[in-house]
Amino acid sequence: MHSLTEQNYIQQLSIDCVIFGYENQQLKVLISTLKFKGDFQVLPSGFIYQGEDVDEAARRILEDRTSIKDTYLEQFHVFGKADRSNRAFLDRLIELNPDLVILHQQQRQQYEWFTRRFVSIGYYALVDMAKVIPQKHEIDQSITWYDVRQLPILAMDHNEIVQKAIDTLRLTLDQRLSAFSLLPESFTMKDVQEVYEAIYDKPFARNNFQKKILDMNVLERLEKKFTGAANKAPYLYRYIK
Amino acid sequence: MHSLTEQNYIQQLSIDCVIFGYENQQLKVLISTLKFKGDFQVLPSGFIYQGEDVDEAARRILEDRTSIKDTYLEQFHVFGKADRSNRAFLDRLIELNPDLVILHQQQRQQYEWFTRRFVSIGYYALVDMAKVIPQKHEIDQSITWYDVRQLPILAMDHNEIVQKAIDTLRLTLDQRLSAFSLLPESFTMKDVQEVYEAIYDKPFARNNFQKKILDMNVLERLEKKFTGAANKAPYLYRYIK
DNA sequence: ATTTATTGTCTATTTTTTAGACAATAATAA
DNA sequence: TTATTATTGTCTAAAAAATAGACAATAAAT
Repeated sequence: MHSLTEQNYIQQLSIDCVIFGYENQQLKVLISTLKFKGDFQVLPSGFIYQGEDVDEAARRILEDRTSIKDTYLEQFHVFGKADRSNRAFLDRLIELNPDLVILHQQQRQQYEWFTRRFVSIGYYALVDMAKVIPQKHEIDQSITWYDVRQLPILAMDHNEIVQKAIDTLRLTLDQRLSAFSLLPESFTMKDVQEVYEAIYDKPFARNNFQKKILDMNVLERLEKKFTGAANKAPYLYRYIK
Repeated sequence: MHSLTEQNYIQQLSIDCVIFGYENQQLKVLISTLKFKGDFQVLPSGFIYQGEDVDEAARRILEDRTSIKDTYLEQFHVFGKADRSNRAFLDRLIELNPDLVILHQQQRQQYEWFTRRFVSIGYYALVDMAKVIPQKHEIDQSITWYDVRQLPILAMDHNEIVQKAIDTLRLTLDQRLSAFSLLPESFTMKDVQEVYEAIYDKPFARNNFQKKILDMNVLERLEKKFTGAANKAPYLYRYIK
């Protein structure tokens, strides 16, 4: 990794990613926990290289954490308050981790660079959790999936950012047909319904839900899925286009 | 105005404003024409001061050009391609205006600053054109309202930006109840319908349109408007809340 | 008083959404 | 082999919403 103080990044502009997954009827968000004393938890974030599209940068950050290349990813809001800064967060981190005392000139510069006011572009991604390969050798942070209803307190305004991402997801889900990105290649109609129920945190009527989804004309019906349960086997479906 | 090369602005981050107005059944956009040889037309743009919210900056830019303080203003998209730069635009401008030869050190620096890659945050505003007071002493640019269907070719990706703003406006108009911001304090139902027709570029059925708007429960009915026409006088309405 | 153009609103029709019902079926139990 | 059970897929009925058609009210001109 290059030095942050070099001019390879756009200054004072960052990307925060709200990476959604789905498991056990729960909508999840990927959270980074910093490996320092104190519970410092943040959204996966990063900066934009000079020669890089902002969208590319978001995709790179997503791939860095999940190994996933092609999935639903979309910009949803810019967080631009004048007091948006890592300073309070980093000062607290240094306070709880005295071994991190800043001595060297370069560390001082990094600290200054990192604690300036930042404008952040929020992106949200929808991924198939089963395809996520957490990076093995993350030095300073580890990642965990949290149920969106039980998020920990995150650094800075990251809880707000997640909330805004959920709001946007709910408003655009049907238009963008993005729910299927949370599921594996093939799935049952019940799976789709449970994804919707997790996202909107409310139940849907099965008969009408099935009609609505089929009327979208984006699902191909595959073979039946025999689960061993003592009842009619559901069909599997696949998202097309 | 401070020097651009000073650190008072966030570097490589700009705001482009799509300022919508409405007149004569036409949806209009405010365009700046630079006072140089060659037709250089751009969206009203600006930068963000270090101590300023991004939203504040957008509002400042809007007020600078229109004198309007309180009106509908909303962020809608970030334009972040790696090749987004004023360089081609500025080179062409210098080419056509040889008197602008860059000699001084400071001019050189300004040129470098201004022609770097920029990430731009798009905002759109909806204003009552009658309330707009164009700035009298604009040195290097003048503003004009254009029908959105007859926009000139704008610099950089500004035509794309306008299109994206229109798309967003159409998608969110009913939710945000923002159409009324294009009209004066009081207006007839016909005015509202014509605003909608200008925005969506399609006709609406009068009877059902009136019902839909009244069902929003955001209009107060005022006295009648006697136009002198030989027919029933329409009621005036006022947007509340 | 009659005519004209437009407005406000009502009702009928069509379409869409929601609710209710039931046959099909995969395994299990009798 | 034949009920039983739980769930799925789909149909129809009912309710709600959107669209289309109709008409009385009315402000000014004839």
